[in-house]
Amino acid sequence: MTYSEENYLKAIYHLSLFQKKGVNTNAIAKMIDSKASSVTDMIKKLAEKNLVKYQKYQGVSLTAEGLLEAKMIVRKHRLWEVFLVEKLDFSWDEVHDVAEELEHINSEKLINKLDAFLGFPTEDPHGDPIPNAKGEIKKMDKKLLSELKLNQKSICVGVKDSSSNFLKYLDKQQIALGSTIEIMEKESFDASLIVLVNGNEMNISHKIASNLYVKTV
Amino acid sequence: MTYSEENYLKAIYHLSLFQKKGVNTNAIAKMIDSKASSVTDMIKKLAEKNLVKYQKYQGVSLTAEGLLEAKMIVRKHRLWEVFLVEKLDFSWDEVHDVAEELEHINSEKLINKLDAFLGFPTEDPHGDPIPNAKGEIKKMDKKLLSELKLNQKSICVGVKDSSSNFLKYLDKQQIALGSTIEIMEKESFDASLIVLVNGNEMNISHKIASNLYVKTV
DNA sequence: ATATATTTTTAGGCAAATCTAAAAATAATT
DNA sequence: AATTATTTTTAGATTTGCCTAAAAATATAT
Repeated sequence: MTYSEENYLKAIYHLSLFQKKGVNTNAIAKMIDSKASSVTDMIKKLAEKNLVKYQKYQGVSLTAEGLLEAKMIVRKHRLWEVFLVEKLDFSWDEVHDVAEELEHINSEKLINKLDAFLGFPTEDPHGDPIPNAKGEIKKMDKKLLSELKLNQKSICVGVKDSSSNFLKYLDKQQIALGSTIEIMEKESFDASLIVLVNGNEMNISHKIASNLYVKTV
Repeated sequence: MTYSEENYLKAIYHLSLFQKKGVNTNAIAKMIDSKASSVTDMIKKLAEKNLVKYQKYQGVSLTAEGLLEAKMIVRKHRLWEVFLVEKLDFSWDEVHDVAEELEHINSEKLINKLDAFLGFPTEDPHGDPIPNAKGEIKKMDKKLLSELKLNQKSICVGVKDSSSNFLKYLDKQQIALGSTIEIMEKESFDASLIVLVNGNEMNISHKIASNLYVKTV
């Protein structure tokens, strides 16, 4: 598989997690940062290789084979992210671009040895699950902080938006994976929250709250 | 720089270590496993980017800029090899192909952090020198085992041929980097040697002896 | 239900990296 | 020095992945 094919599979995979129907050509184009016509071309190629199911004008979905391939790319991406953070002291906002390259390195032996070296982690530095060697994903029940009720106590377990910008904001506010978050007040006007983060009171906008995953305790 | 451009620079670099004149088009083609006409095309591209100096029919040589780029690729290749062997338990005959992919990952931060993580090694698992971040290479005085005189004592410090085949042969004979090698006899008929490797007597063909680097003690 | 807007596909092209086959330059031989 | 052999370059194609612009299909709105 080429670099480009892998990126398409990954994009389709990520999009299909939200959209239960076929994934739109345009959505893929936006994610890959290319044009709809290019997407159509590539989709045909992937369909011929039996990696996606494709009906003209009806969007695409991954075949079992395509799904496994996509998961393996995600697996590699997230394992490399763990490596960068745990072993090479990268911060969680610096790992994405490098992992985008590393995910295409093609060696089962490498990735399984790396997995073992890291102690078979189940989550990446942003709290996203890491598929195991069989493609199985341990699904965890997390919800958005914005969905919590008043006075609910929770622990931060992930981020929905993992852009460098957002992650740096969290660093500044000293919100990290594992932080305890308790909702003290909800402002109905703008849906902002007053919360205790590790015991410290702070104000959190709705936009922030709807990009933070927590598990209730 | 593209993947392909990097591979050409690396090939020219390796060939120029032996050939002091311009590097031949055909030699590059053989190393890259492509055709002379393809090489000519690429050389023109590299010359326009000021990475090589090129005169029609006279071969190519690296510019200062091209040389540094080439060394950085070699640096990455060899650091990854160290990582694979030291951290992921690869054997020295398994690392080459994976390192060929990893060497193209493009992040200065990554490679310098990796370097530090590995303890700033100066040699790869085959005894080849690792350029530092500035491109400097610690040159060591090693010679081929085949060049040694009778009764000379030495330590194995590297291999000239690092093909999997040869490395596996060395494993089988229990010859490794660091092994002591003393020449007991030289057979003039076929230039084979009788040597003591870590005290054990064995017979070594000329072909083997001329692919093993040693330093005398 | 028809008209309008949006999405998707097709058609035709372009750039990168490769190839084959032929031509040109250089090297080797008699 | 002239001929032959080898190496290198050019010319013209091919493949992959992408593009723009136009056409076709689907979705939305009046």
